[in-house]
Amino acid sequence: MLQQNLSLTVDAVVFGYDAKDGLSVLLIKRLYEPFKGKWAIPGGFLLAGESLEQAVERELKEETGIKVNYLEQLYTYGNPDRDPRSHIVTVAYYGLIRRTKFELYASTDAEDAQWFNINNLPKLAFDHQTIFDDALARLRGKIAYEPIGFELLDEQFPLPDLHRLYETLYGQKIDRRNFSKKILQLDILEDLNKFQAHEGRGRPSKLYKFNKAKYFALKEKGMMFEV
Amino acid sequence: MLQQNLSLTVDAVVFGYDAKDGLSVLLIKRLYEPFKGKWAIPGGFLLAGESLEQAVERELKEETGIKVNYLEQLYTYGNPDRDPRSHIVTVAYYGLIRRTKFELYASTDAEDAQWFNINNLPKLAFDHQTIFDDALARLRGKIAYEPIGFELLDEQFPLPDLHRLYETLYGQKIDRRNFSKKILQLDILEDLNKFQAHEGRGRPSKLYKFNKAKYFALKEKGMMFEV
DNA sequence: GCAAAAGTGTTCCTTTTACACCCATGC
DNA sequence: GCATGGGTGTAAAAGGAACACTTTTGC
Repeated sequence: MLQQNLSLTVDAVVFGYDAKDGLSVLLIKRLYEPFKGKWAIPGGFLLAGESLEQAVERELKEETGIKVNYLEQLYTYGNPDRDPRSHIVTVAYYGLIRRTKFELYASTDAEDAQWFNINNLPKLAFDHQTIFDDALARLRGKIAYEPIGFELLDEQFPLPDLHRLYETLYGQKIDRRNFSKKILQLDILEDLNKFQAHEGRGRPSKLYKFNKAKYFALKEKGMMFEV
Repeated sequence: MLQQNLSLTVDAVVFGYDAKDGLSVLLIKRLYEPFKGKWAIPGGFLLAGESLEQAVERELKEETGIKVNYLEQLYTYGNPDRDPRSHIVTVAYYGLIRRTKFELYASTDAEDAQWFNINNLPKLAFDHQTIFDDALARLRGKIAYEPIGFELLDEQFPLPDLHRLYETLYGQKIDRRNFSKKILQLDILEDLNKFQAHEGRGRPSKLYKFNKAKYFALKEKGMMFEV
């Protein structure tokens, strides 16, 4: 085995969504060199005997205290000079989380952990800007044919929230009425017959819940989710 | 850095297509333990200072003598017990090649190298069956919205060949007339005003060539390739 | 009552699907 | 001439886009 000085890390681009803040990413301020004091995507070295997903979840816990509710492998970056220390290959993941559910805390391995709106990121360490760009592109593409958007919203959510999420992700207006027609006719949302507590003017919106079982049943039958 | 005993390999699922043999995969017979004498996907250890793609291309050259004309990263498999030797993480790729273009030869690192029809694979070493399944699923999905199918055909090809390729990949009949309409109206094929040398009965088919420049121009304008 | 936000329905147009006919070759 | 495979067109059906009206709330 001729390989030398090779290390393997995992990194995770974690997206969070919030009705007022829009789509955000979780970043940490690095506590150690290289790029000490710079913002970066959370991540760290894979331990022996640990699966990649375990490593991601462990690092997220250690560095930010959160637990994502969706996690998917994104891409593996292996350019020999992407890390100034040595040849370090990283397996990048992206995750989704309900922002309302967790409080951030910066812990042992990071000076600080914070949400940043995706349109207002600081300069990132390593090749993390590339990783972020890839993650966002993947999320945009994936949300059109897999119902992962729900993972960013509260368990009970009004349709307009989902609508706003899609408009944010696509960066363009989507007709409100066509959107709800399309979503509702998929028959994967459960009408909770409840209304959202008023938070402004206008008619209160109905609350829905994503019905996972129904979705998988339809998927088995070959029905496609498509927004 | 607490990691220990971690190694990194690359593997490649190489697809080849042939009008009579259908869709095939390139496998090698392993020369060394573990799984000595068993069939496996070509691959091997990443060398220090080498990019992942370089490693894949080097291994393919060494083990089978071929050079793919399309290569894309598939997924990284990191389950700690996927290799009996130790914790070995592998970055898998899939590649496409024009079978008519290369002659296989088994070289230093493999006892034998051979094409296998995708419906008739031998039992594979390691978790290579999973990797193959994932690669096939990815190819099926990708061919619908990226014109990578051309990479499997001769540079000059008749439409019926492309049609057969899509039918093979989707595993179902596609209306011949609707298919050519859809492809031709994308305006990415160049009509060569030549006809295929006869190879049976029936009217000879026109030869076309994929026009990469035209495709990228359309893509820039936001036009989507969709079959 | 008015503005703002949400729910529902209808029409038009584009795209997809299904299907029929003609053409060029080998035997 | 007939069977085989390839090229082209057209009509019906489905899906998506555009758009209007009504309902419920806060002020």
